[in-house]
Amino acid sequence: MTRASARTTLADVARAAGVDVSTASRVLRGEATQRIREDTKTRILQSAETLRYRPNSMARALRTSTTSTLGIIVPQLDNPVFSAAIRGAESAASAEGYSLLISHRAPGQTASTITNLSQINRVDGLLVASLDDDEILRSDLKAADVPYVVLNRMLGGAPLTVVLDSRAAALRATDHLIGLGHRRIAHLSGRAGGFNAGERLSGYKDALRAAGIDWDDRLVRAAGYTFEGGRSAMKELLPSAPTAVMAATLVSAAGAMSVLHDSGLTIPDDVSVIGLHDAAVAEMLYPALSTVAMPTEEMGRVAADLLIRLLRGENPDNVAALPPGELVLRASTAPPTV
Amino acid sequence: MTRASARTTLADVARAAGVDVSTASRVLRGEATQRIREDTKTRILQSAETLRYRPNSMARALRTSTTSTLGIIVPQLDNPVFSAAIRGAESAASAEGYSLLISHRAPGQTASTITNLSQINRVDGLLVASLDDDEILRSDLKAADVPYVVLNRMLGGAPLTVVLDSRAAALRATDHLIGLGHRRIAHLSGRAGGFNAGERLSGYKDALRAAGIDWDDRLVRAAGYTFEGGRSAMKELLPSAPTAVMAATLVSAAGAMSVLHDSGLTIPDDVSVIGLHDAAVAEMLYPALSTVAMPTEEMGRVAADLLIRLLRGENPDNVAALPPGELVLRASTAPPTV
DNA sequence: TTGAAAGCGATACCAG
DNA sequence: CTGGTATCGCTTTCAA
Repeated sequence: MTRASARTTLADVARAAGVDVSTASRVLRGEATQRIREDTKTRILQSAETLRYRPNSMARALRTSTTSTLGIIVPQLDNPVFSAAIRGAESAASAEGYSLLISHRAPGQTASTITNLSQINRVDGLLVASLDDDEILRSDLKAADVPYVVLNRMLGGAPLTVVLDSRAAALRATDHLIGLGHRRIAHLSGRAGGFNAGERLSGYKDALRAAGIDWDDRLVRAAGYTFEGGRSAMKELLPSAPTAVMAATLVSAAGAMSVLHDSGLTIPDDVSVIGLHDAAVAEMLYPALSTVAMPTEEMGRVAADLLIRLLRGENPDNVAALPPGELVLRASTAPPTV
Repeated sequence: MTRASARTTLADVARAAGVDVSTASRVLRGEATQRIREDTKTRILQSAETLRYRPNSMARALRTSTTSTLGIIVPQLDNPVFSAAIRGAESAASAEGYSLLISHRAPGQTASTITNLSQINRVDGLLVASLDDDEILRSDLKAADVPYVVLNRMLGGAPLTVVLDSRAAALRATDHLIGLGHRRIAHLSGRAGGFNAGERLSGYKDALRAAGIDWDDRLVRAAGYTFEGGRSAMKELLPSAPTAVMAATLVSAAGAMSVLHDSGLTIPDDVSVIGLHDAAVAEMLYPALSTVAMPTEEMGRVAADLLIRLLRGENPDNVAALPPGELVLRASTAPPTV
């Protein structure tokens, strides 16, 4: 009960060209070290062409225990940060002859996903973005025993990591608000305890300190990475009457804006709002959201490059945090109306 | 130069249990047809357990020419429609012991993606969502020679297809507007010539006709699936002074709302807006967008199920278009102010 | 109930 | 420069 249509094999090509499979294998793989007579080479190439030969990747993988594919695991797909990272990783991978397998997994399921990708689908290495706790992620990764690069967060013990400079981004966003004349600037921070959340909070503090603005902890609330989180954080912030809000993410910024609208406040006249990361949704909000762009696609590219060099046996150095992109001014920020 | 740490193989397990590999293979795979003595069975299971044996999927695939993995190709990742479909497909696949490989590709590149997935990564079958032209997609699919199910659009010649009932959804959305008292209802349609665009336009017409409202072609504009498309279509619509807009997608609805805001019109007092598909972004818009929910996750689930049954040699019937979900009322729709 | 052996389709080492 | 041939790890007849 064979379903598969008989595909052309290397043996077919060899037979057609009147050579041994080993010879055919050499030329078809472009073996650099061995020389082969020009005419037999063309003969083989020709037969391969006409027979539409496609190497069986399973056989090759079994023999070489290598698949030329990378896996990327992200916590969610419908998030511009990760989809951009995927784009970047994909382009870097394919430029080096690797293909990329995408997988997404809810928090806590990272372990099984890693196992799946590395054992069932056989990737040579993994790009991992996860929101899980350090401890958990670390042990999951160790158990999988596959080369990997961690994305978008630091992880103690992980040899290779690519992160964005969230601190600099937060500083830049806050600076913009300060430059506009704001002094009561609220901050919607990310997941409490998260790496990026901490960095962004630091950037926010840096900016305040440099401007000589006193720290007021009633102006900072954890909003997580959800619309609802942004909403409830903003509600708590309202009594402190900020004139501007620096949100750690686009989604939490959206939540904040929704609360502001509900309370009859006008953006940016009554309250300015700025978010970190730039993506299509920033333009869809009302008013269009000012942001600090982040090189998320670049992050994916760099991570994939690192991983590939690792797989090639090189010993790549860890890269510095990627600096933020431009300040994208839209309609949501303006000087405070005194 | 072996990099791979020597993994436990079936031979190791067999040796440890004092049996032949063939016997070990039988029990480990739960072979139903052959009987095996209870104690040798447990002995083998035990050794596998302690040696932490994991079958080499490449070897198995090479031998059986089957991978137990499905591939899904979507045109974009950061689109709630497709990420929901992926979620659905993944859950259906894993429930049947299949894993899912995700791939995304820009228009026009579907061919190479199909090739990659089916030849390099060896999926048993493909779930394909594409925005490409019928003709192109058809030939790409034929060339790949792999079982497939088409997602989210009809395709002449494709044996199996799963679509949403866009026509019914558009009807429901338009009906809502009509029920509110609107008579000058504009429609932002999708990609001209696209399957879903046509369906939605029909649904819109159905609703008008049923309500005895005359068709006015100045009230319909193609907006595609982008924010900018929504904007320019809405700009052209403005002179016709609609009191309500039914947008084919969330993004085009957002574009329309942005133009409405720019023109100093109030939503929903001056113009009501409703969109098809419900997703998180609907809530982030201002005012929050009323929508008709669509069973996109279900679409993925159904498609994966169909594909798996196809792979098992069954001859599944094509399913009917999936009916729309609920009308989700938010703040963007209201009776016209006369 | 179990074992022996023949491949699946490629790669790579060793001869010639 | 080219041909043999032994694997890679597993599944699957065919015998015993």
